[in-house]
Amino acid sequence: MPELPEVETLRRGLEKDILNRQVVRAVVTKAKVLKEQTETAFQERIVGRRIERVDRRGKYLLIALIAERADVRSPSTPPSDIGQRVALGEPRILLCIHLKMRGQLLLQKADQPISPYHCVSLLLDDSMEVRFHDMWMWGEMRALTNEELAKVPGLAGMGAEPLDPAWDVRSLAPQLAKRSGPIKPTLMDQRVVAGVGNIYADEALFRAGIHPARPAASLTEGETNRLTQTIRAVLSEAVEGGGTASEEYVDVKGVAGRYTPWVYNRGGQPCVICATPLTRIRLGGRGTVFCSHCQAPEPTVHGGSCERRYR
DNA sequence: ATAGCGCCCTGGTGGC
DNA sequence: TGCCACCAGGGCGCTA
Repeated sequence: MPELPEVETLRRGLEKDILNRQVVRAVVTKAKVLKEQTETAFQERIVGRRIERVDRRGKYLLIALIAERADVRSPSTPPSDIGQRVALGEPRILLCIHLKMRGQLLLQKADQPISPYHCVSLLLDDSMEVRFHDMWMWGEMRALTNEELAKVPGLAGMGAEPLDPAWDVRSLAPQLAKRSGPIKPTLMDQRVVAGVGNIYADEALFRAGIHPARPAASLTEGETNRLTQTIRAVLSEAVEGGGTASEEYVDVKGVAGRYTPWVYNRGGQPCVICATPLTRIRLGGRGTVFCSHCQAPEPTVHGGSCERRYR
């Protein structure tokens, strides 16, 4: 499940190779990922444009496409509907991509074989293709104007970027104070902090010595401080490692991540700190793994019963 | 306003 | 061996 570190790794991989390239063709094999957008509208909005930037917001990947000057002044074929006319006249179109659970973005040569999970390809002017794959068909890829992008529900109310140097406990603490639900699902709420999903919520809570079922508002000042630090630490380490090692995630070159989780997906295995078998429960409908010894159900002054280090 | 749940979708797995 | 029920899960939208 691509979360912030995985999407950031994809962003860096794309940025290295596709900046200033022109999109010469867009092939859609599974229009479902375009959501409400038609295949034709999608193609008309992106073909002929150049890739200006590759950005990330939370788990969203945003690729800015800029029109050639001539394209802005006079679209070759006058579009029938007003929305389309406005879009073609836009200097900038944002390719808004969310990979959800199983989506993948790959940068491959145009002559490489197509996967059965292929949904969309963007052929670039250097014969490389940006390919969107999704086994579960949950992912989304849309070509939007700036105005439309601002209305995307998930993006509109999204919380702060945890790797932004300005993000600190003063951003997190007020969010937690007004929540009575368990801390784990609260951390995964994209309005509280952007980009944290199941993997890194489990990891950050383990490193902070906080039980995942603790009511968010019950965290002490010290615990919230620790959690702020461990969220940033675990995300940074995972970005450095090119994402989490898992069966479903690879970067744009098809390379697996190298970050190895301490608790995520390790239910029943020994805790890396105290060797207690890790506990697996369901929280907010999600699989959750924690150490019953290191992560006490009550507030703790230090890092739980175990000594731990974080940067 | 917020918490909880069903839904979307498909491959893999365990039970019979 | 074959079939099927069931599970995994991010985020949206509905309900209470």
